[in-house]
Amino acid sequence: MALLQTAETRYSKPVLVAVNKPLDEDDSLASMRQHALFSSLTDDDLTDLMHQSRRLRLGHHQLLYRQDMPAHHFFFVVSGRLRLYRLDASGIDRTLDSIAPGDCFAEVMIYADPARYACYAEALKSSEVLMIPVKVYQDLLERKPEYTQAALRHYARRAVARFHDLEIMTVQSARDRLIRYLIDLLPSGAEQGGEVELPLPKCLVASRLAMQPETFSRILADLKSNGLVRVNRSRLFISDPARLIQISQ
Amino acid sequence: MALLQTAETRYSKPVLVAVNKPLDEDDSLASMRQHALFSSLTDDDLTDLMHQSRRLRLGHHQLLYRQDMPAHHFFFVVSGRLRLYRLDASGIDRTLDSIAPGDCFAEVMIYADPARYACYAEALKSSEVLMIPVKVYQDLLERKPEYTQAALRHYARRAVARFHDLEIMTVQSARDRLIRYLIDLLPSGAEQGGEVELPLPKCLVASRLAMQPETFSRILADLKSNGLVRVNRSRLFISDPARLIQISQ
DNA sequence: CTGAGTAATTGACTTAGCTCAAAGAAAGGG
DNA sequence: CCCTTTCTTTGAGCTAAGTCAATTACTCAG
Repeated sequence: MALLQTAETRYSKPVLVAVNKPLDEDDSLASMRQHALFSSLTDDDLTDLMHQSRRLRLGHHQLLYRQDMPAHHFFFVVSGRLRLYRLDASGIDRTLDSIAPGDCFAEVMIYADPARYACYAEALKSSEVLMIPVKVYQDLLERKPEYTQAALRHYARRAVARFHDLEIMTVQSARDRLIRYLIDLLPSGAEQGGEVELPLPKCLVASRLAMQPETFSRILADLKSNGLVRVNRSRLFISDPARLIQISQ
Repeated sequence: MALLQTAETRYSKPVLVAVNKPLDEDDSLASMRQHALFSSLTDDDLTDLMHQSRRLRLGHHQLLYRQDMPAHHFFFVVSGRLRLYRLDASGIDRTLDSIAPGDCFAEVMIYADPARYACYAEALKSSEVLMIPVKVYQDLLERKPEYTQAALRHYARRAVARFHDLEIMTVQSARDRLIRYLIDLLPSGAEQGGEVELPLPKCLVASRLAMQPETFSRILADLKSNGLVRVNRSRLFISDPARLIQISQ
């Protein structure tokens, strides 16, 4: 709880807890409890899993793993923010996902064969992750098969989310991709308008949406001038989502 | 076996078995055995699952389900070919996946909540699918928890595949997306060149890759004139994959 | 085999979005 | 708090890819 608040408010207003107070285990435990993969675990199993994992502090832009590296761990984000990206021969960097506190990533490696990371992972700001050995989690599932149900539900949800991401990317115009991306960020139930926080710096959102930062900037400026969004740093206020959807056809 | 051959050769040369010979259960069983979701099932469980499912014949361009319809079944393709697509407000049709005999689709619905199909599904040619009630499979997993391991592996693999699809779509140029798509179709181990069959008509591959059919045609013509691919209907021969990758940067 | 309907190609033109360049604004480290 | 670095925005020009239109080639049903 307190944990999430420190992370979330890092860029808005001073936090109530002491700065850099080491986040204790109880915080992480509570945060892991919320995650579908761990919510059904007994306290003992969860504590045990945590004790067999390593806690890692990452600095701004610090690399966590490289594409194609053998994958012996998956990760849970305690605080901060990370991004997943790929690099191709020409060194072009394409952002594929951003990870917030409370999320797991590379958890697909539990079942991958061969177990190699499919992309790079780096911290976008100073972050803390829990590094869970794949083997430990596998053993846990073997010992307690009842936990697999939760894992199945998690993987199914992830597959649906990726399918949806793919759907956005089959939209041809850069403008329409951006609009759909924004609509997806809106919390459900905000049909009458709402605020959205970009999970990545604008230039990386652009990369995620297969467009140039300049194009992103111009499209946003255009939406702004048409009164469709109000922009404040990385916070966007969308007053009329329905109109935005309509414009994107 | 014979089953797959009839489907595969439908458009190439006359088949050896009698035309439209009703494909018997044993064929479907053998074909399902190959699939990760069913390979670990006992004969009895698999037969039972099949008996509780309905076999459906679909004609050319026949719709199987609509986006947002309540999902009570998932599907196994016995013969033919299907595609998954979405339709937006303006009626633009965006192809997201093609499904071959031996594949499952909408199987994510087993864990979805709410269980609604995320896209349309239609037959690309006359096809046969097995319609498996979600409830029946859920009950099976509940009765035999040991089957969940296979399901987990399947979902993890699917998530990786979707991640990879997404990766292709973050490539900006239409030419490079097409090249990567072709490389992915190449059977692994064909680094020295090989033949690829487009799983969809060219205009739908174009839609899948977020480009116009005209653009697809021009890019392919260009690759052809540079001696990078030889084109024969929907069969492409790629002589030097390494050079193709290099060109795509 | 024939004809209708769909898919694929090609050309001419237009435009969205990329590139390069340069200035201005934020963010993070010391 | 200041300084450096990284983001972001804006402009100008260019190119890839979209649109429209017309032709040709396939596919399938009768």
